Amino acid sequence: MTTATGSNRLASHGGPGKVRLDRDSIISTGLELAADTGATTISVRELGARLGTDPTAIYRHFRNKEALMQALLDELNARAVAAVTADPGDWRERLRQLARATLSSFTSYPAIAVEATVLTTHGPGELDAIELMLDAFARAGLDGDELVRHYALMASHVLATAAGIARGRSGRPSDEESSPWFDAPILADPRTHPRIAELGAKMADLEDRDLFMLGVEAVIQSAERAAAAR
Amino acid sequence: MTTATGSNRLASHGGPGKVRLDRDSIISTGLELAADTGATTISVRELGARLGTDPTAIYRHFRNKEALMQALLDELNARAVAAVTADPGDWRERLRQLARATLSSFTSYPAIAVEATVLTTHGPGELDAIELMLDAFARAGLDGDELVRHYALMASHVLATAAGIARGRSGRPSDEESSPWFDAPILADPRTHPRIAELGAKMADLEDRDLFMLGVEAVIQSAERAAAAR
DNA sequence: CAGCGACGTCAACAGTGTTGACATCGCTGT
DNA sequence: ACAGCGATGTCAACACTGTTGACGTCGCTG
Repeated sequence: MTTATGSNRLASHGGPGKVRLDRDSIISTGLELAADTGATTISVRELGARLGTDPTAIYRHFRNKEALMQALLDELNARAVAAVTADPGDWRERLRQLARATLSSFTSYPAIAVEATVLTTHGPGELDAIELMLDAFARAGLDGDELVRHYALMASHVLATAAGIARGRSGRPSDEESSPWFDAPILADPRTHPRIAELGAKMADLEDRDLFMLGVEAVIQSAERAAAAR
Repeated sequence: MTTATGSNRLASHGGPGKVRLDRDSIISTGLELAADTGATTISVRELGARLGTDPTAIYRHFRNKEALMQALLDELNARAVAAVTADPGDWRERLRQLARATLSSFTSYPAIAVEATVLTTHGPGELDAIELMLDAFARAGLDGDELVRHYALMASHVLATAAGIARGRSGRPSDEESSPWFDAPILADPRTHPRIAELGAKMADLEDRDLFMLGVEAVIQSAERAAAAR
């Protein structure tokens, strides 16, 4: 929930006055910082400066930086779930929307996305995202182990790949829709690496976003086939 | 501790004297350090201590730490490729072997695996791995864009997922064959999250290694179907 | 109004990667 | 063989990082 930081008295920036913090204002300012800098990491000191307080004040509200990053990541999860608008019956489109929204969030907030390699945020946003995916595969006609496996495959791919894309793009402007999968054209000696020599040009044309969605489609199709085979 | 002034140029084995470094000895000691500590990061100072030299001596052989980690990661790639023994015609088994070897390397050297989110090491090991995968999908009957897409999907999944698994397991002993996908049993209110409440137990049974290989099989099957559809 | 807990502030610690000055080693050309 | 010179190890230092403990102040509660 991004309830605009309304709980701070002393709205006018009148010199080094003490500012009252709470978890929500730290989270929203943290998101802001991650989006503006576009860097792959944010520091506690940077965040403190932007909050207008001593950096260590953050430790009154979060046990350590890891807990803070988990809260930020969970907020991103919650927003991605909220961006899913398709009818619950259209399970394919719901999964696509969730994936797209996650990738969009992650590329907008690279410093938070890189934390996603640790899967569990133990927050409500993650819980909602899991529920959405489980429900989608259940409506696809799966259940039991097959259902859980497909969910895990989808979650793993979306989080890990989106995090990788976000990190790779950390430097560039975020308005780009997609980026090349390889940062540089790849070329090799045709003698030792004939396939690369032949296909290197095509590989340079690959766009990370297309590849990401291709993986999503692969899991969806796998679910369709598993459901049909019963 | 070597004293500042000279006279300690003992050539005897490994004693605390000036040691002559080269890229290969740094790499092999770096691998050793990453495997022994089992931590998610290794520091330049730690590596220097284990080499018996001043930590900054490493910078005479690598531009910065990123270049060093790239070299270490490329060595892991090379070893994974070397572990593939199946007949070139059996493209499915070759891909499985490469995936298994990569996961094994990554879990043995967590500190190096976490660097794999940046795909390109620009080294010979990576080149060999790419060539192997391209060749496998070509033998599956694919070519052109379809071939490149399947290669990219496989590479993306193997690297990103294996890196995630390695990070998640960083603390525990490395002799375990597999670990649970979730670090803690997941439970939720059946009112708001009925699917999770129903399937949470099954999710706890998921093993990361099985999930990893499941993704590999999904890409293989996708390639089979694409090849058959022509 | 007293008390007491929550909270912001400050200084400090133990780390990290990296750089520049310095000295020494070992190979080169003459 | 010797002067030279580049490659390389050493050391001190810088700019960062996350985190902790002591201190004082604010604001709510009894």
